[in-house]
Amino acid sequence: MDGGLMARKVTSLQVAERAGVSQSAVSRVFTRGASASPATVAKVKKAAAELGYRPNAMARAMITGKSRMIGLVVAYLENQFYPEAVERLSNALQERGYHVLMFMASPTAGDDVQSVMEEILDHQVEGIVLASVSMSSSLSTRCAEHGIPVVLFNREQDDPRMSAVTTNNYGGGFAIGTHFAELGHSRIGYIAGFEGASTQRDREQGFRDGLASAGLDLSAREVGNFIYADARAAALEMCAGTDRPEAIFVCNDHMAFAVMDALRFKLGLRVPEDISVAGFDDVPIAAWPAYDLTSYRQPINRMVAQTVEALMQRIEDPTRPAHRAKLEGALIQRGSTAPAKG
Amino acid sequence: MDGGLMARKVTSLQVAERAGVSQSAVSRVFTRGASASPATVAKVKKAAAELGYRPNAMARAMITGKSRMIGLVVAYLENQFYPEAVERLSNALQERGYHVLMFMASPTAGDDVQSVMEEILDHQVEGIVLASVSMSSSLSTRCAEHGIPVVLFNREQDDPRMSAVTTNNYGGGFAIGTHFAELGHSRIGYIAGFEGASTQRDREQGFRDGLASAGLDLSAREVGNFIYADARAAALEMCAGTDRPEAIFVCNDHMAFAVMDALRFKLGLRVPEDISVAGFDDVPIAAWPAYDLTSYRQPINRMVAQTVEALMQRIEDPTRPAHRAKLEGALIQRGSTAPAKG
DNA sequence: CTGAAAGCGCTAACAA
DNA sequence: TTGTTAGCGCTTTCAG
Repeated sequence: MDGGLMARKVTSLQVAERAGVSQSAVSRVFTRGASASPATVAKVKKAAAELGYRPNAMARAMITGKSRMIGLVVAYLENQFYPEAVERLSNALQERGYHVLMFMASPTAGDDVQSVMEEILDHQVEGIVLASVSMSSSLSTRCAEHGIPVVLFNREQDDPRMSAVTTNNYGGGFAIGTHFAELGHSRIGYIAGFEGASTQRDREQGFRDGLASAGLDLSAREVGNFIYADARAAALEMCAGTDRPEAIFVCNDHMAFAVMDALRFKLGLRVPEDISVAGFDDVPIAAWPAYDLTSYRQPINRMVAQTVEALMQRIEDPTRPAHRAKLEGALIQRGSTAPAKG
Repeated sequence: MDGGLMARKVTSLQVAERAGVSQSAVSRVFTRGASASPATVAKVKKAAAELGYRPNAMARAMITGKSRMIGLVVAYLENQFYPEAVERLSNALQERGYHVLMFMASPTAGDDVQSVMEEILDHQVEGIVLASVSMSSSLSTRCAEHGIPVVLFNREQDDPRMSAVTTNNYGGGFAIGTHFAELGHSRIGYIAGFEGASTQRDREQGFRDGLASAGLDLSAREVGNFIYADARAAALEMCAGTDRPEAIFVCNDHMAFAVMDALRFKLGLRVPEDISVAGFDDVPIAAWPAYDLTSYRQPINRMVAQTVEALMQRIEDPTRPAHRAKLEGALIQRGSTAPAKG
């Protein structure tokens, strides 16, 4: 029984007429927490099923002021970390009855984020997640005024009103630094991400401090901008000469793959025999035997859970202070790093 | 000047009062194609800027019946082909003034798609894109009744009312088949995707027919379900024994990487010297030197363009017939396939 | 428990 | 060109 009455748009009024009740009775039957007698519920549900009625989420949102939509701005989808995050975030939100309005942003163009955010706000989202994207402080002010909670995912900002969920990037960089020191390497290279990103800055500072704690220093540094091709060029620049490093920390896995590819297939070097490489994120590909990449794992499940939690709390109570979570990750040692040759 | 008047929700009425005009005058200024005198426009824009007013997209949508939202259901985000498609689709839609309401679906659970689609419809989207997901015919009937255009992306269905954009999967499989034949291989293996997927069926049939056209036949077949771990197991099952194939066609690149990893690092085989491997999709990773995978390229830009086109046409004119595009791809020969040893 | 009535913020006739 | 008016489909008082 599909009752295909070919009604273009079935409204609660039509259901009411068919069920012989008032329109508001229909509304009550479909509103959680409203009361109706079993008899009415039965009549209404029957009529609704016959007509194929479903409440119009937009009309409901207008009244209640709750759209049940969360805006998600994302960039760098070619880095496997983000599709994974988007998938889990979307699922977690769906479980809570929220839906995701998604926007792509180019990470380096701040202007872009501005306009995209305005459009999101126009759609009356109840909250916004910015993944791998920063925002101007004037924009964060506007969101605060609108009372719309914003959570930065895998990025930080100085503005303390801004909620942010990150891994301890400094700690992760530090761990890689001491790992290299323990392996006995002394000529060390670093390939940076996009310089404007807090993750890049924190990981580099942690790495430098980790090296320093063992009396070591960086001897080479290039910039890869979180882009495969840039990272490849950076690796060649760093390692094509005679005084190449013994170990390189690459600011994320996505670039580390480019570096390993360049070292192995362009320069004919072996990893880890000739040179050690470590990344950051621990995306699934890092575990594939072709790379078997040592990396610092971001606790993506906990990051997503914290993000959702931060959102829900501030939606319920907008006066709550910003939620700033800095989670611990874990060094995953694999075959791309090895002790210095005796 | 940010005019932070801390108004939680600025409405057109407030703008009207401040500008000394009627509420509908404000509406006209913000409605494309409505007329207002330069003087009114100036007054209204000024007041709006001071108040930080932006039209409520939902209220507008209720009146006009156009939400400017497209629902996107997607699965298999770990296969790089889909994040790439999502990114381009989202961008193309944004350019046309549409926004994307995104949902994750588990590809094997048809039930799941059903409920997710209902939720999407509740939000009054103007169209739906199903990427790597099929739907029951009863569901497609419902969408037809609602007058909501649905486009299948990278998947086909028998129902002719359903728009679908695909690559010529049969042709792609055929091309791989003849490629193997030309290389002189005779013991041939195939690793299938999820058996319920039209892409899997079409690629396999094309491949078999391609082989047949050269007098060849399949000598081994396993199922990888589009999942890395399953594909790995399939490869081991197929190649661990003594009578392994000389060449394997894997139904998509994502699984082909698993197969190459298993052959090289578990079985100690060389690709292509000991065994040739080809995939399908030509995702960016296929071009990375670690894999250098021969593949059949899907014309993703044209697929996205066709999808958007199909959507826009049927939104404008719902009576238009379904749009079924089957695009030609291209065989990309790389280093993972080589001639049979003399 | 139920129906009538009042809007949510906006656009689209319709007069003026 | 403008203001007035009538809703879009729904939830939510408020009487009954």
